[in-house]
Amino acid sequence: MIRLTAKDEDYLETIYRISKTSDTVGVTEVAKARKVTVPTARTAVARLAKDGLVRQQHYGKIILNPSGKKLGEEIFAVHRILRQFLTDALLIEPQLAEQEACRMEHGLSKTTLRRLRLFLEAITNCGGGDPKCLSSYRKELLAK
Amino acid sequence: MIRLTAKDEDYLETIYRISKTSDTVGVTEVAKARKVTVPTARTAVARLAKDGLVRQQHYGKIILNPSGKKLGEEIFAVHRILRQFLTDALLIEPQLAEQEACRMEHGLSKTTLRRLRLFLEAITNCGGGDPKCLSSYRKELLAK
DNA sequence: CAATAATGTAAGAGTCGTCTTACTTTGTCA
DNA sequence: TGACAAAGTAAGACGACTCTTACATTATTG
Repeated sequence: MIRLTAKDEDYLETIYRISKTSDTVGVTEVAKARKVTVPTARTAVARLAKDGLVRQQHYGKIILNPSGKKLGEEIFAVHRILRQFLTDALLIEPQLAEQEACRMEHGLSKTTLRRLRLFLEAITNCGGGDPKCLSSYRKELLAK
Repeated sequence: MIRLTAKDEDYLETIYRISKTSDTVGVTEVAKARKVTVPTARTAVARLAKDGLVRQQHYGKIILNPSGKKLGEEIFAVHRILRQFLTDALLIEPQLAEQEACRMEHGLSKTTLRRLRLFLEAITNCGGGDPKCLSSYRKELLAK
């Protein structure tokens, strides 16, 4: 089981996100997205490559290996859950929610994430004026 | 304005917490609490001392300066809010909530923390079966 | 197709945060 | 009160992560 640092998770997530909207991922793009210098992004990519998550030919583009893609996807999913909690439950502005999610997303347990997901579902259903609100969350939780 | 790293925030919080139940704080206690070696804790204390947050005489105990106490208190308060959210809203077991709070507590904005606080109040009031639930949170939010 | 722009790489330095090993000081108690 | 235990310190190492400066390769375009 690969154990990444928080920073490397950030880089992998960034690469994953870029790769979804662009068919090539360059070091420069990563650097810009993470607001670091190009050499810094490069060393990060080198670390990820050492772990087999990405590969890159000399002067070539960054390519996600299957394991890297999978992990990037997972990290991004966590990010989305947190962001959704911030926007939908706390009513935080999208832009701030995006930042804050970055800060909270590392190293959370599967348990907490699963419960956060359930909680969000409960909240969302509640939006239509349904008064059962959180009690439904509690029931679901007890059912697992 | 002092800008601590996440780790140093952890150390300061630890020192603050120990100081609340014990009238002297030693490097060894800090090391044990943070699960690091004694020299590691020592270098962390040295960093905090450099920032004027704590002081320590040679071979002496660690003492929180006023600024350190204030900041430690603030950091701990954030920790408590997150822990409460995890236990009271998500119904996470206390022990896990304690850990997870540690991971989420760094670098959150005042806005997010304030809203989380309000949200918790709304949830708590909702516990008695009051159907207004989250709508009260939304109202309060708009009123600020 | 050659000059230039864009992109990527190398080398070297510095801080943070951790460790190990070894040493010093302080406190205790026989 | 002196030996030993407990606590603290020093020195040196290492990886992560960042920077700057300088160099190499690739793409573009005039």
